[in-house]
Amino acid sequence: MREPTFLVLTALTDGPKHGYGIIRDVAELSDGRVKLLPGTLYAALDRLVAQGLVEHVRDDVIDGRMRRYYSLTGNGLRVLQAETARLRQLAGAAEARLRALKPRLT
Amino acid sequence: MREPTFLVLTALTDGPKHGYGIIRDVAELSDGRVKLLPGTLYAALDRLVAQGLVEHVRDDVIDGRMRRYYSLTGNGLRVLQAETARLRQLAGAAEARLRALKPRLT
DNA sequence: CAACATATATTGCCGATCAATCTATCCGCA
DNA sequence: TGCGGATAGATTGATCGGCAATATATGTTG
Repeated sequence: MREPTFLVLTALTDGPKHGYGIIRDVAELSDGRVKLLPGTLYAALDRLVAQGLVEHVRDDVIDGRMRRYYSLTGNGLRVLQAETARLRQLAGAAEARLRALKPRLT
Repeated sequence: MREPTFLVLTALTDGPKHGYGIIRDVAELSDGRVKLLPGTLYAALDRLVAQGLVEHVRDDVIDGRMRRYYSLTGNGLRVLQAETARLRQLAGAAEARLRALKPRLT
């Protein structure tokens, strides 16, 4: 799973959000590094819904603007936990190698 | 940067390796999760060389089999460190969200 | 009234990976 | 002796996900 998709799932852990809300939350979660583009977000949401990791819960109209809300499914949460563990393992393996390298420079 | 490419760079931190050696090391680094396919590896190596993150250091012939060695460049090391920090941040952000979620279940 | 933020949506392109296949050598086992 | 498996490198075509660009529409701010 790629970074934008991972961040979409992460953004949905603390409750349902609509598209633009996800864009804002993802920017915050990534310290401003990842600014989701509409093409990326909506394609990712469609894909995640098709995979059963996210579901479309309701539509609201706030001040004349449409808001389409999405929520993480139980399976989506499990997949996110597995992906997080994968990232942790990956970062850990690289850090171990880098730590083993640096002491040689002293 | 994607996972296979990241693992190729990580595999090269402890010294030059040839293609098949990288494949073995990446499998080990990822606890058997990532089995690099030839198409992925050689495309990644060509790309990394073109980007100056990896260099082709020498060719050996061992027992009649060709071995093409690649090494991490100084810039490659810096990029790997930055990518590792990114992964760490990403995993950390997701873990914080998941930790905030779980206590609600108690 | 212009610019900007909010909000969703579509289209075409491209980069990276995957799947499959190929060639070739060496080693162990039956 | 021959067969499979491990070693070693390479190519091709397909697919998937993200990016760039653009479009529509409303609300807010200067």
